[in-house]
Amino acid sequence: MKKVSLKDIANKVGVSTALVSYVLNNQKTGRIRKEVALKIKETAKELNYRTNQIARSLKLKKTFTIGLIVADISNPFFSSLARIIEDEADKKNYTVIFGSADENAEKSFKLINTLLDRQVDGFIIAPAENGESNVIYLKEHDIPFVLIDRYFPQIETNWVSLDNYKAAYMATRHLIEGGSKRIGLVTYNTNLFNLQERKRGYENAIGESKIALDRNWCSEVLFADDIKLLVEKAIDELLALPQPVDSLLFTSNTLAFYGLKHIHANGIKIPDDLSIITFDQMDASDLFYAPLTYLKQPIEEMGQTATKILLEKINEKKEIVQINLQASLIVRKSTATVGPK
Amino acid sequence: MKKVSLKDIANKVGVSTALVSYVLNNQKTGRIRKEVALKIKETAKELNYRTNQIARSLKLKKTFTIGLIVADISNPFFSSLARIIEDEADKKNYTVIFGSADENAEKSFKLINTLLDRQVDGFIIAPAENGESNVIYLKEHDIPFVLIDRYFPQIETNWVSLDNYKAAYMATRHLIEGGSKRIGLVTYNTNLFNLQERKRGYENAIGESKIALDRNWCSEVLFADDIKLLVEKAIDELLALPQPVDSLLFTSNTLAFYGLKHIHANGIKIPDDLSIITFDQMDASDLFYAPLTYLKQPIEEMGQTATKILLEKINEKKEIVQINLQASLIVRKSTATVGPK
DNA sequence: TTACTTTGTTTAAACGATTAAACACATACT
DNA sequence: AGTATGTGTTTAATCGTTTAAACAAAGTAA
Repeated sequence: MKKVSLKDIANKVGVSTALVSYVLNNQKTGRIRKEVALKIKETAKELNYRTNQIARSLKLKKTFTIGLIVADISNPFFSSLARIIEDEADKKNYTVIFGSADENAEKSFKLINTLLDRQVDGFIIAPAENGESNVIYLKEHDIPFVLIDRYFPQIETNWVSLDNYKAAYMATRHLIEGGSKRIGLVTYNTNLFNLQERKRGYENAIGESKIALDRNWCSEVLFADDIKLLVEKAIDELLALPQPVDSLLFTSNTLAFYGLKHIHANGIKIPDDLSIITFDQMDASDLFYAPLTYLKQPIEEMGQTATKILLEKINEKKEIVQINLQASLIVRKSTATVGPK
Repeated sequence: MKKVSLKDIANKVGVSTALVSYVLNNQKTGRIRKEVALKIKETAKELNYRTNQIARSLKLKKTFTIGLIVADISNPFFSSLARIIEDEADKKNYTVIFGSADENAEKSFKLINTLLDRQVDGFIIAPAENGESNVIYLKEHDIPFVLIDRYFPQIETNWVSLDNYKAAYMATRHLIEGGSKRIGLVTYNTNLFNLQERKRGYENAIGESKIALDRNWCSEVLFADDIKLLVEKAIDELLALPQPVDSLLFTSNTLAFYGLKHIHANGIKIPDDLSIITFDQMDASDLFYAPLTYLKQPIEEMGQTATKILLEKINEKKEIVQINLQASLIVRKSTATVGPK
């Protein structure tokens, strides 16, 4: 079945393609004879005409397409984000092309170029560690984009992220107020700013309290393939301290996942032996015997805001927009709520 | 920074755009003077030329883009699939555009049309319930596509799915061999063929055994918003039978998720009080106190195969391909392995 | 010398849409 | 009558590639 073009309609009705285009795009409405317009619309429907967006894009130099680059589309956090972004884009008649960058700045750069070849109008990107050059490249080439979830504080650009400092601060305060005396942190050894901020929030909350921060409480594991083992080792060490920690803050759901598994395997009771707070909800945590207290990210708002901002950028708005959304602390059963231990 | 076109290179080198095109596409290699070719390549690099795929697509009537339509990109099963498909497509220089159809055949149809406007070369689709018309539409219009995960047995078309019958049969046999006498099934009330097959596998495995199938053991919950409550009700009923079930087979990870939560909340011991098998691994299940026995789908193979088949279709191969992959039963701790109860 | 090949390059149409500008009439105004 | 204004439609260029066909110059063969 051959594809129907403007020309086919024009021929059938006996007018020029220009007129057909005007009618179907509702332009020059005042000038066009009503009967002709009607006839054109009818014929378009009859022939099941659908505009060729490729041709349209070429002429308009705009594809109504946005590129989404995340670390890993199969990570629930990013796939939820993808879903929300797709929904929001669809509402504005934009389409989403995506790629997974594997937390790898080089792969991310390759993807950016692939999508640029396809003339995407702009990007939403969750940059990888050391992805500064990617961001600078986009900036230099004046390509509209918004960073999401992560950003580089030294680069002036648009982003929508979480107030990670405050989130971690809030969580740590909650532990302190619940009576914790020795609070462990399990985080990644990375220079990703959002994780640095989480660490800073944790440290400052302790610093402002009566507790003296012990450097041994902060355990940083490498981004690596054997992450499971590294997390287990980290937890073993935290619990083998002369004065073992009595609570733990995990800065990511993956870390928490392996951590909890290990904690559980060792018969440690939550929150009696150990209080727990995690970043991001894990589906798992509901299944776990003690529903976890966690920091909830406003994923929906994040995705929608980023999409909205990007579309504004694409439409020539120039000011830089930087938005830190607030996490909410959802208190459940993994943190003691009263008294010292 | 303006975009560089073939013409810019042609002007700079002092040749025609045709020659530039031939050189950059490695065509007519025998005919072109080596120095000129080199000069063109150098200039292209120097100007940081990147081909405009939109223009190329228009001319070639091929976009090297595939449309992926799944029920919900934020469901881990589908996002893993998306990830694998994107990887595989990228290897072949294809790009993936996606949409989430919300298990809704109408939304799916709308998405198909949006992506067709964008001239995708073909589709990979996990069709929604009652999505037959979508499939027929694609067939009638000779648009290359492959169904994934689900298909409609009465429609002759390409698909890559799971041998759901055998998977459920295998799981049920395992329960029987482990000594289960009253095996419950928690599934959706749907006419989706893959779930029908799972039910059939369950029924036949029991039919072939010494156990007399009790219709009350099969609990079908509606696809609905309050699925959590429906699952809880279903489980309560199965356990409140005069002769309560001693094992449960869940036909989806979502059902299992809510089911297990409820089972756990009620202090039921697995596998002592109840044996459990689920379809699809849940991250959660590792966290759960008894690692679950489950049916593992070969997601990677499924995604790669579907992509490969689609690309063959796009390249004019006409035979219909239908592939049922085999699940593997991963036996862990949620099923008793010996003796009657 | 004439005719044919080979080599290297350009010309020009095409893909399917958009849109400024031109055109042809009809009507209105002085 | 002559000019301006309005109405309805077409013309033709353009977006950035690709590619068959044409072309020009040089080499080869008779």
